[in-house]
Amino acid sequence: MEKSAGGCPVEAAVKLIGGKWKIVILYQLVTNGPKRFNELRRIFPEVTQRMLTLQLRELEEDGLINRKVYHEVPPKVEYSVSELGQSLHQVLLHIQDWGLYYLDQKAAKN
Amino acid sequence: MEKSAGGCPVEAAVKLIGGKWKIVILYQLVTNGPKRFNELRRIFPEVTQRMLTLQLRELEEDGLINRKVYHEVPPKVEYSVSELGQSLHQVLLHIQDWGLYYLDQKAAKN
DNA sequence: CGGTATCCTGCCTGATACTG
DNA sequence: CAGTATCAGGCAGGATACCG
Repeated sequence: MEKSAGGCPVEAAVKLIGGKWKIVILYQLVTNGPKRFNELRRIFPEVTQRMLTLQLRELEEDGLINRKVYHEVPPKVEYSVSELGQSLHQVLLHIQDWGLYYLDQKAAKN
Repeated sequence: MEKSAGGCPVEAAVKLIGGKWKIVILYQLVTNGPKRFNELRRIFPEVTQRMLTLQLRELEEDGLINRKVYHEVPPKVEYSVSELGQSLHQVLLHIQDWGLYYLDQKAAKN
């Protein structure tokens, strides 16, 4: 008998990082350090403000990133990976590696 | 200057494996070998037939899986990973590893 | 068995306006 | 600056029924 759903580690992982923009956001924060809200907006212009907010909130709720508010004027909010988010570093690098491999393969076909 | 969108390998990878059920489907095919349509349905009862079909079609279009039709009665269709899909093996294992780590961490907190 | 076809809901987008 | 609010429109995804 094989476990399929329920406690499957792969499904658990996908639940956390499977959001539409979560992987790229995490990749950005893991490799390039903490970023402010509008910095992320500039980095991902194709992500709407609403979706960026939602994805960041979900990542925060799942404990993958930290949200630090600086009570200054003008206000400043910085997003950074948590310890749990940092533990995804290798996974994210492997995804990037595979992406490179895939793009190479595709380029070689032309 | 940093590349953010466009040819980013991470975004390219997410485009291919970022579908709602693609990672778990690929994981299943990579680790447990070729599967028929209704086998996959039984393994993932929470995925609707329509979505399973759509995700399989997209995976096929992107060259990640192969679809082999046996012209028998009753009909038989077998899905298996392609060479490109097989190249995701390590990535999928890393995702699984991280899922295990995450579930452990969560369990430890209780 | 392995799918389509159809309808329907709900999320996502895009634009714009507003707030602490 | 870092959001929230709202609304129109589109498209992804769900439920059900039907088909070769």
